[in-house]
Amino acid sequence: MIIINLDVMMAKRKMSLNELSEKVGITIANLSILKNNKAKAIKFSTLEAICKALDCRVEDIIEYSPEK
Amino acid sequence: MIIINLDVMMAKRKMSLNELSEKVGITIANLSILKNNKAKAIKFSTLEAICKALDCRVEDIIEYSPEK
DNA sequence: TATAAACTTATCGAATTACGATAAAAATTT
DNA sequence: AAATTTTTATCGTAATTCGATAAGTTTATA
Repeated sequence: MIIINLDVMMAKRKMSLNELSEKVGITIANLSILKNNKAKAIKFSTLEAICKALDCRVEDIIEYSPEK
Repeated sequence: MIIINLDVMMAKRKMSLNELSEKVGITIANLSILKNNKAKAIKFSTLEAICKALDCRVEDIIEYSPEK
């Protein structure tokens, strides 16, 4: 199972969904969907924008959990 | 820039594109596109299948390079 | 060197999905 | 209680994956 976890980095950067959505350039609604593992895919442009906004690596955000 | 790098893990597992495509469940052609950074997005189901087939983590395959 | 195998690139169409815009509901914070 | 933040939902459009297929290119091998 692929798990999206934005919470940790958002907390670390003290960034709200609103602020992140502005930096990333997608709506709060869609970012929320992604954040809550409701998305089924991601554009690399979006992934890049998130990594940039949160100043983090891909693995800080996306994890593969073999058990699930 | 988001960079896909399947080569290292494929070499480690001694796995050809043909074999990987069978395990992942997508055509060689489309896997080749992904492998050569021609894809613009990825389904989490595909990412999961690749991680499973190569027995590796997301970061072994996808990297965010801030410089580029 | 010739042949085979592996890989890349291209095209078409169908299905899926992201994503915007928007609104309303729910949860959280103040 | 009120304000703020987040979640959920719907609709429509644009973008993208992916299969199927074929042809070209590169690499390995006999």
